[in-house]
Amino acid sequence: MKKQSGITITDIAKELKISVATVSRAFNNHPYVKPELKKQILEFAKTHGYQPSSLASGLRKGKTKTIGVIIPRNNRNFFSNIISSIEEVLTTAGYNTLICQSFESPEKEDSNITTLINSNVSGIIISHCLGKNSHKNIEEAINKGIKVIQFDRVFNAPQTSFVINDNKQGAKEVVLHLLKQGYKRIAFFYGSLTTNIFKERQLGYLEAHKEMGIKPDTSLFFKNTLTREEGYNTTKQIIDKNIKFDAIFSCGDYSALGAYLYIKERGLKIPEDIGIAGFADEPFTEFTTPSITSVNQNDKEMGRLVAEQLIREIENEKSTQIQITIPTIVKYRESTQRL
Amino acid sequence: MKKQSGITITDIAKELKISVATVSRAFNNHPYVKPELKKQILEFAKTHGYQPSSLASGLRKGKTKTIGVIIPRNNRNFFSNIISSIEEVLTTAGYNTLICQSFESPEKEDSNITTLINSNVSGIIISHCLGKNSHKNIEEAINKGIKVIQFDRVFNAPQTSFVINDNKQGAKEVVLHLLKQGYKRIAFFYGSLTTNIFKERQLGYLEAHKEMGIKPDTSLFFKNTLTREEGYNTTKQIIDKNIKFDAIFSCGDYSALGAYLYIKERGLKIPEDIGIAGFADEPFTEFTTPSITSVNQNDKEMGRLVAEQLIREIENEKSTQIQITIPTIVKYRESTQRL
DNA sequence: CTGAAAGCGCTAACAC
DNA sequence: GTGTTAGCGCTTTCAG
Repeated sequence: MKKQSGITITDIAKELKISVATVSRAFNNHPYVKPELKKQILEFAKTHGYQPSSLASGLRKGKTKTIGVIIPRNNRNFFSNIISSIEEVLTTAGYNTLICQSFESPEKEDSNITTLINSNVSGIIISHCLGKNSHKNIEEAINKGIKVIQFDRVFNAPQTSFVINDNKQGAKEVVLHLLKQGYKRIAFFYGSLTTNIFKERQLGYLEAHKEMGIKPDTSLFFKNTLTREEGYNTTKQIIDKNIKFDAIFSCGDYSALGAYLYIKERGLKIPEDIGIAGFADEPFTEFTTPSITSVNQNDKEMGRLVAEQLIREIENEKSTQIQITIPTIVKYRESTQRL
Repeated sequence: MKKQSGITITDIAKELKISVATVSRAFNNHPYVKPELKKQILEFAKTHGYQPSSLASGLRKGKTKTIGVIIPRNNRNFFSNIISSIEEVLTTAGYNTLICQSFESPEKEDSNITTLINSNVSGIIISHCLGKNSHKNIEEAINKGIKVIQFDRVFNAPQTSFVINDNKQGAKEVVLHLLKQGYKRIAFFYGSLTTNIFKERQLGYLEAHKEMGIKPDTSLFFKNTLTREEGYNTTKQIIDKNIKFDAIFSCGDYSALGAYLYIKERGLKIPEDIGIAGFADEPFTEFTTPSITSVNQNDKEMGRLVAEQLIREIENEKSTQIQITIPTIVKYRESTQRL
């Protein structure tokens, strides 16, 4: 099985009776190439359909024009939006986008990183899976000269730039809103406090209570309640157990949806009996009845910023690491308006 | 800026006082390597963190373990699901996934293909943008030995395997259902008949009418009505113009949503006054009030099949090209139930 | 400004 | 079974 690899730099050199070095220089707009010669080379290349081999140049330079992106999963509105804008920015800047999903498995995430290192990517954009606690791999990547940037779910440990949402502020605003609507006992659905986003949202929850002079009841904190199913079941359990609560603030829209479904099924009224607020602003939250209050994370903007910053760090030796926090926007909807 | 490229095959050979060829053979489980030696090499590699350079082997073999995937955009439920399952299958099989979005621009799609060719991908998975009509690039890729497989939006021209939905059947079932519900004048919202999926869905529309002995009115066919905004505006226009119709079958859920929003805004009743059905089974269709009938495309399955078939063709010289049609599943919801 | 030449890390004849 | 060696296509000193 042969591969007609197409015309190469050597072919051009031979044809034009010049050296490969000159041809190479012409393509890399190296300063010292006589303009006419350069023009001639470029023209020849164009008419003959020359395509540079990124493998060869990558091997030679020890660096490629490709970036790896690692996310928990692509079929979540938040992440697919992010990937979409990351890819757009990277392509425009001449980079390829290698995509990897960890499926919330630390082992998969590790092997993804290894794969990316072997592929000689020049940068890695990552949002960690839940339960990740080692960053040996990330450090290895950094040591090999790969620029790493984190977003959304980040660690402080390996020193990298990152882009996150103002989770605390978003959560605080929502919970404040709930409290002002007269809800007094707000259940908090989250993933795990080892992950920054949940920790920060919890802080927002607590701050809102403090600001309103209301003592939060930590027995209303429910861990590992992020999926639709978990939201449904947890809501069922707390109602069945007769635990007193009058609202739910969930760190994810899918579990908020699960709660919504169970509450309706049970014949209770939203927002009158129970208020519901989620996080992520998944498209469906706008169309349920009642529509569900949620926190928009400015996905596209986040993707753009993270990609741009990474490129900056790759192309600019003296660029410094930065931490960007993007404001969240609370979408106030019917599920929390009972006044 | 140096790159500590890590330990290489040569280092191992030197250290173990054997030749690089043997080391290479050991890693590629070439038959003729003495088991003990092989074990020794693998062990050494492991403890010293050897990582093979995919660039080098790719350059040498003229082929890499990466696959390019081109889609219109990633932030559509259908495509993000597909990408998610494609990436899962490819990673498991040891391939990397390079993702490119055409954003419905033929030029971007072309340049994506070129990029993928330059990256020496061994395969391309593609769903074309609207309005694409040349396939010169695809043919070029095929000529260079790159396996190409199409899905969803496909061409017949360059002979490749493809995986599509049974669009005609899905559309036929929905329209049949509408007609049986007593709707008589069904508006048809679509993209362009040069794209297979719309053509096929139109055929389904027509067959359903034929089967019911009802003559379709082609003045109810509205082109380029796929976005939420277009769906909204088109619905407004046909109502304003007093065009008689009592149902809408849209090739996309977003335009169905636009129609839904306008109709509700106008104070008309769904499904009593106007029935609505969409295509794609976007998550929100389940939660609107009334919920919107739509056609599920079995996204994950499609992604899996397309990736598996591509791998088969890459790894198996004698594998033949095939066309797979996946059944669609109509999700009957409230927006079309008026009996 | 241009050319010659030395590899980047790996694979695959070809010898032994 | 194992070693030698010639590149894959490109970049980059080092000489002119």
